[in-house]
Amino acid sequence: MSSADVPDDPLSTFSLSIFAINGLLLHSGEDVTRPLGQSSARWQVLGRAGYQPQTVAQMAQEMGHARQSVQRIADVLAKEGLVAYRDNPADKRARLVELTPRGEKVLAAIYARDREYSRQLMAELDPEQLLAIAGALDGIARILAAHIERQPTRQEREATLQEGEE
Amino acid sequence: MSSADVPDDPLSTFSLSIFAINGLLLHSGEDVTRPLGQSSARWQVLGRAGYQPQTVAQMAQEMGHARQSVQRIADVLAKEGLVAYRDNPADKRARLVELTPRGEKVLAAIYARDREYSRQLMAELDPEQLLAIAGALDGIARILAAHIERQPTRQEREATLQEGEE
DNA sequence: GAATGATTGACAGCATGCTGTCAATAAAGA
DNA sequence: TCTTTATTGACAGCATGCTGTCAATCATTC
Repeated sequence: MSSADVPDDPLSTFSLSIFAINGLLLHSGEDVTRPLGQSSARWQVLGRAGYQPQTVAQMAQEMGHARQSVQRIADVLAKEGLVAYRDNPADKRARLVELTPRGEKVLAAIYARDREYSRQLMAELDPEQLLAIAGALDGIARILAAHIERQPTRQEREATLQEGEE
Repeated sequence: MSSADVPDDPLSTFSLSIFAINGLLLHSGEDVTRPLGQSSARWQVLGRAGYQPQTVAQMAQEMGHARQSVQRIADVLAKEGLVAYRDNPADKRARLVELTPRGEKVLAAIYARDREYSRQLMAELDPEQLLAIAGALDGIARILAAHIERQPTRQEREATLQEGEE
């Protein structure tokens, strides 16, 4: 009944608050996409394809996910006719994922819902505070990352991606 | 190549920083438990059982997860001999999950690793800042939660749990 | 005590992430 | 050119979360 087993040191308190917010943000992403028969994961892939047709491997790198995870989503989206694989003249293996007209419609609908959702939220949130927290979290993230004894994952082995380059 | 498709409004920036930290925290949890053949999910269950033998349903409520998710973990732990189901005189259906001696050893080892990990981290982190962020996040979480048009999930239907009561 | 509703675990199945392995293709170097 | 290495997608399998349905059990009410 009691909560005596809940740790209460600053790091644990911080972690729990992050987990809670993370869950809520994921949930809101689902709220935005679910009514359209989609999900956050599909949204990401649709968004990338909509921004610019690109290969599954490219998407995975930029999203920071395993190639295969993205591949699976993309395959499902293709089967549902929201994206299509187009032959890539530059690489016969790696076809380009592009939106179909239906995919474009769905993505536009998602964006519309997202903007509305965001608008409602921002009516109660302080942009400055959000940015301040994001900045602080970035600093903490760097420290955390440095401490993670990284037995490099497959993904990191595959592509020691240095993002942020033009 | 470019990152023009990455949204840059305050809410998105904030969300991305949360996702990043969340991933790092999960990763560090795995770092703590992996060498012991465990995982964060198992750690949670072991910790609850170690705090006090209780039923799967109780754990799930307190953890905020679905009953079945916890059940699966507990079953695996039982099969591995880290926890055991003990008959519950108060309810013939709901047996109590308790640590076995082996489970106690593993949990103690996890705690030891965690304390060391924490100690190293806190050498570079500011406890006050962590608590300040956690406090701010709690406020944001409340706003977010209020906006989540909750078509109540099964879990919420099952138990409209009001936590925080002694 | 008997009926009714809630809780619990078992079973089955889905979604999203991960990993490893393999063959085909591309790219780089001798 | 030929050989070696890296990349890519396909296939297979695991972990952790979710959901729905069902029978057994408990708790409540009449």
